[in-house]
Amino acid sequence: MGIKDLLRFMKPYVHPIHINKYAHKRVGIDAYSWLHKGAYSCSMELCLNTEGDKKKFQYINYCLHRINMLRHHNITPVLVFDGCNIPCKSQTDEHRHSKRKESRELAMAKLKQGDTNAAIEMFQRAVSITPLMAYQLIQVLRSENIEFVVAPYEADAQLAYLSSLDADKGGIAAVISEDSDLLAYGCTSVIFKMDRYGNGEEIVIDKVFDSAGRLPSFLHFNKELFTGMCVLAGCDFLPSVPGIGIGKAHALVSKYRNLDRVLSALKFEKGDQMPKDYLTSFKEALAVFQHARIYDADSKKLKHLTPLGETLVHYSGEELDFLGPELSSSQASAIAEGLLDPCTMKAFNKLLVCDDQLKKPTAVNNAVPNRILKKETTTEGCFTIVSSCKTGTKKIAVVNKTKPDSSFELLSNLKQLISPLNDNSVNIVDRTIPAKRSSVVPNSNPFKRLKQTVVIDDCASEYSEVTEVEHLEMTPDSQKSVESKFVNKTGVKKMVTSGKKVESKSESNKNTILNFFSRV
DNA sequence: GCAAGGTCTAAAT
DNA sequence: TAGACCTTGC
Repeated sequence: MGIKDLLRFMKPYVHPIHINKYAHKRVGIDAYSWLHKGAYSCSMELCLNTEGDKKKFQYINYCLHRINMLRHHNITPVLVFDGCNIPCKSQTDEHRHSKRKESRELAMAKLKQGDTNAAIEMFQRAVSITPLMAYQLIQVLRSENIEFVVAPYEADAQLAYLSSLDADKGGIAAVISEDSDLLAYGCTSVIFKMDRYGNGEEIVIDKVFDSAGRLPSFLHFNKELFTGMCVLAGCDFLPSVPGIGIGKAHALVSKYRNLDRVLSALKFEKGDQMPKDYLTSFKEALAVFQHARIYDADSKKLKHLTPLGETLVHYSGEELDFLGPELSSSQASAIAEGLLDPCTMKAFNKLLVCDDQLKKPTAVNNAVPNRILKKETTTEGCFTIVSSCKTGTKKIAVVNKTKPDSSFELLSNLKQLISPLNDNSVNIVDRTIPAKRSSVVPNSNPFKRLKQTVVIDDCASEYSEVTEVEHLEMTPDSQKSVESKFVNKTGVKKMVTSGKKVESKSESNKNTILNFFSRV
């Protein structure tokens, strides 16, 4: 929802731009806003969660398309994902959750009646973005070497923090989002409504404060007063006092130029209409926008968006929980790196390396006795999980092409992740391969044809007849193409797609991305 | 003039 | 779902 009517109110300060304005710069992206848009086209498949339905991964294609468009314009995208919900937003979250539940029930009823169109419309309202969906995108980002961070709490706060840093310290020059909250958090440049070609509308907050003679005037505003105005107008953390909208909020802040004086005047004017705990709630909401807990990649710890002021600095740890409860350094890094689900605090791989798929052999299992459960490739290396349906054992191979040290890091991460499965049936093998076998390192231009070949032979061949060769290609259609050839010991090549042998050596980009996941 | 509430529409393919 | 736009009422 963001700040009520803020974008409409700020219309005179909104300028159409093209994203190439940020060429050679780093730009942050509110990943959930893209996931939401991408989920629109596959909302029914996501809600029904049909086993083996490739269409439910369509949202990943949407995000990749946009990422590749940015890279085409020489922009470095940094995707920022939402983490756990913060306590003071729970009312908004509950409201959204119940609305979605309602829509989902309606959609199911329409589906039963055979009214598919009405059902799809309802599913579009019912779809919610889950941490698992975010994780599935994160896997693709890793394989594409695209920067991302999962915020401990609100992605908006994390984006505002990155906005405040210099580029050489991981900072970003602008944020792409649909949420006006970004302005309240103090982001300097926010691009709204960016389309698939890179056209969007931008607000640069410094220009807002500097521009004389334009209405509404923000000449005597600073970041704190602006954020105060946003909270007064009504935000996700606190509804406005009856009769106060963005216009009145702006007028009050312009007149008093001090938030304490604004609140006193408001109390005098509204009397009993003002909720009893409004002053406390206002200060908490303001504090969230100013000092929310964010992840600092440099120290690998949680930090406040801006240092706590005189009042808050004396609060105890628990009293500051409304800014997002404190997390240990290891928890914060594991969340930020996309290894832990920020809501459940459980490792994501439990959801992916799922034994259910082994117990019920699929067409893939029938066609290829030893199914590759999970495969992740980066420019530096990859790992593969190979499972034997015959013996029920699993083997993980870590293959490294450029930095031998990082395979050990990857191995230790994997060991940590699969600890619940870490019994005799799981084998982890380091397969660092010589540099001469490494492939061409992809560059950031998605329109240039790239070729990266990784050979994972010994691990897979011990387990079955198959050896996998993977080619990763970027095409003008801005999608990553994953082509898997299974080569048996006699050298006969077969293409395997979702358990069916196909003759074609290449697939459409859409299918190949989905194929990547159908094998997970 | 402004807040508040209602309706309409785009979001993706 | 959320923003844009319109109408109504204070």
